[in-house]
Parts: sequence; C-alpha cells; structure tokens
Amino acid sequence: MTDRGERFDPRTYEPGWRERWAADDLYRADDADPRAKHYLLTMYPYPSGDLHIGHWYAATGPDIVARMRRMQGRNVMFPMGFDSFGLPAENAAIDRGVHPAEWTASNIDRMRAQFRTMGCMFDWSREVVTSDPEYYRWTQWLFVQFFKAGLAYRAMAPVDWCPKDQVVLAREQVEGADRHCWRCGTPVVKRDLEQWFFRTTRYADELLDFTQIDWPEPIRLMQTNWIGRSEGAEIDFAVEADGVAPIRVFTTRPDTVFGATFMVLAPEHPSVATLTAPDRAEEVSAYTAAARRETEIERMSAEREKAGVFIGAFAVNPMTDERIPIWIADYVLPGYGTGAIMGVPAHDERDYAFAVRYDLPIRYVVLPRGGEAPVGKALVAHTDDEVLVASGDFSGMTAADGIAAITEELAERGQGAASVTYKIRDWLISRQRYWGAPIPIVYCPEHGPQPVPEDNLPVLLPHDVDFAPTGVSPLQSNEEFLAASCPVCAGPARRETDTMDTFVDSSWYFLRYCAPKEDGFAWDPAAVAHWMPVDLYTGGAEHAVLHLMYARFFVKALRDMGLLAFDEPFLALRNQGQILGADHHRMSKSRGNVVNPDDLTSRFGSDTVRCFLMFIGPWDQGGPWNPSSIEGVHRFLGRVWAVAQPDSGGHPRQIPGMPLESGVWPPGSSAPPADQELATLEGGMRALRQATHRTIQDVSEDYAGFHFNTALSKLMELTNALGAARDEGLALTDAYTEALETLLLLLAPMAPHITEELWSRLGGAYSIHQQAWPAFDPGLAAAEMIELPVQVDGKLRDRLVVAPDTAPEEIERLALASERVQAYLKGRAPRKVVQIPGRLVNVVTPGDSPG
RNA sequence: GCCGGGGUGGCGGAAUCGGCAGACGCGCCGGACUCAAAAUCCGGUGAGCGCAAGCUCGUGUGGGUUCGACUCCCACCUCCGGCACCA
Repeated sequence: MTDRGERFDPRTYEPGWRERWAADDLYRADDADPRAKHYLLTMYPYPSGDLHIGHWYAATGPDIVARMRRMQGRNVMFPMGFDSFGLPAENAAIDRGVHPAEWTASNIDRMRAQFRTMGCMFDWSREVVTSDPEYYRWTQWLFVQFFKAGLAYRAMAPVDWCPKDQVVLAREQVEGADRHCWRCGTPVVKRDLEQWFFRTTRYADELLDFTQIDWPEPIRLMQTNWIGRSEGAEIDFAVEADGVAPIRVFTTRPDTVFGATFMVLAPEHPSVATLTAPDRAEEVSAYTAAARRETEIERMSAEREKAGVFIGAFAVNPMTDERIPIWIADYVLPGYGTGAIMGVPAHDERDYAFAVRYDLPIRYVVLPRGGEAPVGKALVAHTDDEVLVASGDFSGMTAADGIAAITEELAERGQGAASVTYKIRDWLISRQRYWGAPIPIVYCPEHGPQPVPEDNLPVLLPHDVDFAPTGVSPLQSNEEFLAASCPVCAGPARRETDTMDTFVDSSWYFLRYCAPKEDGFAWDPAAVAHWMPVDLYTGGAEHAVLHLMYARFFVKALRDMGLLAFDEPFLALRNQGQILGADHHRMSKSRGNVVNPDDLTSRFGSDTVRCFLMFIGPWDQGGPWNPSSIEGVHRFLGRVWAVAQPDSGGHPRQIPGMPLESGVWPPGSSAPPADQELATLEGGMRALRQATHRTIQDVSEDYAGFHFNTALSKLMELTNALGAARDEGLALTDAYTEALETLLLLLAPMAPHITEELWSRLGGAYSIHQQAWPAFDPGLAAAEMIELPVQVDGKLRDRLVVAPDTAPEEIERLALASERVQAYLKGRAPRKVVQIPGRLVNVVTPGDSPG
C-alpha cells in the first residue's frame, strides 16, 4: 500500500480526512446513545471576522480531552456556536455602512470554515447563533420569566456610562484603577439613569458556595472577592433633633463602638437634606455639588486626602451617650452598607486620616493585652491577644467576644442587629444599542411596563434604523418598531428600545446546545436533563466575574423558577493561558505581532499547528509565540510518519517464531540464553513494551490533567524508542506493532489527521477516532531492573542496578560495598543509612564532629 | 495598599505528598550523506577546574529545618494578573 519512504506531506491527506469526517457525521452526539454522557464545552467566540491563533489554542486543549473521553467509551457532546450579538457589528455598520446582520453573517461563514480546518470534533449539527431570532426569541422569553419572578426590575440609579460607546455598562464591565470601559478602554462617567437590572444580589450567598464544583482556585477567589461578603452589625445612632429617625450605620467592628467619636454620611445620603443646620447649608451644598461633578476616578482614589464638611448636626453614641458630630465626606460611598458610618479613628485608617485633618478625638478601645496605644496611626488588625478597654462592662473581653456581646446588647435595646453586606451590585442589563436582543417590554400610560405576551415573541429587531450613536437606542429612530399596544388594555403603548447585554445571551447558550432545533420551548427538558450540567468547561479567565458568574446566577434563578433541576451549570472549569506575540506583548493589529493560523496551516498542516500550540508550555499558562520551535514539532510528526513505515528505513529482519508473549528475557538471570542475538532482540522487545505501557499511563493522565506539553514530550520519547527499535531490527515484531499502534492511538487526540492516515495505511479500521483507548498493563510497565542512586551525605556518588523487590538489607550491603562509598567512609562505620524504597540510598558518614 | 500566580541552562519548559535538577523540544557545536547546499540521520551541549578518573558550584536574594531542599519555614527582591476609600 505504501511506497517505500513516501514523503511526509500533510497537505496531501489532511483536507480529505476532514471532508470524510464531516460527510460521515463522525462527531455527532446522539441523545439516545446508551453510553455515559460527557458534555464538554469551550466558550463560543464572538464572530469578529477571522480566527485568531488564540482560538486555536483555546479549542485544541478541550478537543484533545473530548477525543480521549470518546475513545474511552463516553458519549461526548462537544458543540460550537457564535456569540453573535454585540457592539463591533454595530461599529462596523457605522464605520463601513454594512448592516450588522450582514457583517455578522459573513464573519460567521468565514470563521466556520476556518474552524473546520482545525480538525476539532465539534458537533456542528448543534450550532447556536445568538443573533438568530430563533435563539433570541428565547432570550426574551427568559427575560419575561425573570420579570415575572421579580428578578428583573427597572430602577433609577447612578450607573457607569461609556462616553465613547454611548452606552451604560454593568459594574463588572468597568475595569482597572482608571475605571475604564472593558471594550474600548475609555474612562467611564457616572450618570443617574433609569435602567433594567437583574437581581444578582439575591444569590450572593449561594454564589459564594463552590462546594459542588471543581473550579480553579484563582477564579473562585475572584468571584468571592467580587461578591465581597462582610459580616458585622447595623447600629442605630439617635439624632439630636426632634422627630428625626435615627441614622443606621454598618460596621464590621461593632467591638469598637465605644471609640466612635463622629459620624460620616455619604454626600448622597437622604438625611443630609433634613439634618443640615441652616448656617452650614451653603458649605454642604457646595461640597455635595463638587462631589457629584468629580469623576469616579478622582472620587475612588485612595491616595486622595480625606475631606468633608460638618453639617451642623449631632448624633448620640448608643454606648457612651456622647454627642458626636455628623459630617459628610465622599469617602463614604452611597451604594455600600447604609451609606453611613460611625467614625472610629483609632481603629480605621480612613477615619484616622479624617480625624487628624479635622482635629476630631481619637480614642483607642481595643489594645493588645497590657499594651500601649500606638502613636500616629490607627490600630487596625485585631488578634486574639487584643482586648477591649474603656468599653464599660465589655472591657477585658477579646475583640471577637466583644463583637458578639456588643451586637447582642444593641439588639436587646432595639438599637442594632447583626448584619451582612455585599460589594456585588445587581447586574445592569439594558444597553442603548441596536445589535442585541430587544427587551420585550411595552410601556402603557395606564398600566406601566408590561412584558410582551409570550405568544408575541420574538420582538424582532427591525432592519432599518439609524445607527449613529446618540446616547439613546437606535431603535427609537424606527416609528414602526416603537408603536405597540398594551397587553392589558390593548391601548396604545410604546415599546422598550434598549437591548440586552450580550452576557444575557451567553448565560444560557449551553442549555440550547442540548436541543438547538427545539421550537416550542427555550430548550428540550429531556435533552437538558440528559446532558446538563456541563461536565467540563474551558475558556479564558477574563470572564471570572462576568460570564462565569452570570451563568451561575442564571442557572440558580431558573432552578428556583422550577425550570431546571440542578444548581451549577459547569461542574469543572479549566482556564487556558494567553498566546502572546513573539515580542511578549498581547497580539494586536496595531503592534503587527499577530500570528495568522491560516498561513501556518498552509505551510505545516493543522496537526503541526495543534501539536506546536500544545507544546509551547502548560496550557493554563500560555506564553509568547516562538516561531522557531514549530519546525521541531513538524520534524516530530515526520518521525512518526517514518516509524509507521518500518520497511522504509533501518535494517528490518524477520524473527521467525517469536510471539509477543515469549519476548521476555530477564537480564538478571545468570544463565545467558543460548542464542545471544535472539536474547538481545528479546531484551529490546521487552524494553519497548515497557516504554509502550508507561506511555499509555503517562499520556492518559497528562491529557486528563490538561498537561499537553508533557504528554507530547512522552509521545516523542516513544517515537524515538520506536526509531531505535527499528534500527535494532525489531521492526517486524509484535512488540513493534503494539508500540506503533499505541503511539497512533495516543497521538490521535492531538494530531487527528496524521494518525487517521497512518492508521488507515496500516490496515486499521476506520476511524482511529472510534477505536478504544489503549489499556495500560501495570505488569508490563514495571521495570524488571531498577537503577538506584547511591548518595553519600546527600550527594550522588554511585548507582546500583537491582531487581525492584531486592530486600533493604541487601541494598544496604551493596551500597556499603561500593568502592566509591568506601572511599568516602574511609573505613569508618556509617552513622546511618537512609533508604527510600525504589528511590535512593543515602549513606551518612560519621562526619568530623558528631551531631 | 489588599488578594492571587510566577522567577530553573543561550531559549520554551520538565521534575514540587522533600529523594538522581535540567525530561522533551529549540538553538548551537561536531560528524555522516552530498560536487555543494537543503532536507534527513548520528554524537555532544548548565558553569568552572582537570589529560583523565573525577571534583566544586548551580533552581530570584538572605537565613533556617533536614541524612537530604527547586520543593517545607521565616524575611526580602522582582515580574504578571485581579481588586482597589467596600467601613
């Protein structure tokens, strides 16, 4: 079948196999398949235009795992789709006059074709495109369910506004110290606007629970910090004014309430207007106005000097009954806690700075046992060694006991209660943009906002609108779209013109994959029950507090509506690293360091690109592009090609009558076999089988752990061993065949084309990707002789070659008998001999001085 | 500032429940093949000393624990990512 030494050229066979796999629906996942299901998902891309090398990197890892799981007998679903709503399509319309729908559709066509060249086992029959009305119809339906469940609401709030994109952003989409837009990098500004929110805060506590899922620690920490749960107490401070309700503050340190010497309100606090003394009114309103004008960046800066204004009113410390002045200052944020704090300068750095600036009293009430108050700073940290002082009956208690006791005392008096506060805010989901799912709400002058009846979904995006960004949705420019009737009274009503954040689309796409053609419901409950939850999810860590948190929220909310029966969407998560340019910078067109995967595949073929990407380093780490080493990986595949054609090189010899099982020659046996040449060959076969079975074990573990770089290095070693065995004349032995077939099977997930080609040439059944994963035989993987390092005082001095089951006494005797060891002992007895079974021997000399 | 992850040959990286540091690959050096080159194959390749056997040093820095430390502990330096007046 093969010509001797036929040249290795992937271009001659790769496209043909891809066509055949597609024609045969080789990778289609069948719901009725009785084998255990395995839902493997990788984050779907935004159809930006061209497949980037990063897409290859991200997809190849999970594809390898998907292929291995399938060969291991699982019914694997590995779908792909497009997150196709979003701003770039609209910007293309503005810049180039192409309609977003056309731009998106042509990009998807191009990227779908590029995806095919990767040779991934995507099940394209399940493709989901979120801008398809058949998809966003159900996104809208889900919005209505959230609305009916009280989880979607409209409210006026200070929100983040991107002045360049002319759109509001969720808190999670504002990044960095300079508070910039995640998409365009422009610093955001605060605006008071009426917007739609999803009530993510209702699930704050449950989102902190990761016990059901196997996720990377950094992602769990990022979500935990973002949710920002703080335990403490709310405490009421009476106000010295008739008929005015007490002011409630939140603190994590109720043990320090005896040290509260002033109170600070956020400038936006509702009590400011009623409490401000007439003679302070001018200064207060000037400060409040200035605070409002300032950008978020200036206001949030921690380095900025603490400044505020006394409003001319007093509160009463509930524990000391002291009169304390009420101030306003912008370091107190309106959206967190109660928007009011008790100022405890002795035990909070910010309060300390404020007190120093305005000469307010500083009273230390928690100190190390028998210790002195620090000079010139706050005492923030508290340990078990610290006790309350100058705190009435509570003096002498530890800080922890003080928190509990004081909270209890306040609760009994009706002046406070234990309380929990979170940093997370509700998810702002409305966008003043065109290319998204319209929010299915109509406003009736009589009945207010009403959801569009489910029968009337989808609310279709009109084709003709004016895309020029004006700060309001382009949908407002279409009168036909705007006009609606009230679902309650059928009277004239106005349609909501904002669209939904694209992260709403991606919060449920994994459900749609289970039955993408279902048209009576958002998903087929039976299919979702079969496939969900996702067994393994992969994608970028940049979505830690965006998509990955929103999707968890969605599933929990839908579960509580009775629509789903599980708690978490993604049981396991793995994050890939980023591929950087050769200049170690993020790839970008402006830097000119972008690597085009199409150029590489046309030169080297897909398998080489896949293997090279996996060989760069740990998959979760990424790294800079190093164009020179791709040649090495290509050479490796060339060697695989060569060893799979054993009669094309080396010096093959037929060894008659030598079945696989007999190929065992114990090298430790005293009587050498009669035929020395045969014995050498048998030893070589034995060694090759050992290498084969070790590789099965190592590569299986490495793939499962996403250690593709080390998996490939072990496959290289097996290939090198095959090359050596061929040169030793083992090419026609069963051990060689076993090693070669194993190599192809183990390599198949990483290099699907060359392995299919060689498998076919060797006469294997189509397809290699439907073969069983090789079984590992521990007996064959074990060495019959092991080499044991011998150390003297921890330094390597000699080696012993022994059988693995050699008794420790015998090993010690052999080690001490070693000439090298004797030279270091100089006739003395060793102080001791340390043995780690199977690992090493360490002889400790008496040394010059004992001990 | 707080949280998290890293620093190992010329380069990417391996080894981390303490046990042969540098697997595998790139690059480089030498050789084979060739008129020559490319391709391919073989050998060498942490540093220093030595004719050699071998010895010494070596995993960001400085200490420590241990028979033995890239791995554990303490204190630092540095790079990357996230958060950032959250009371």
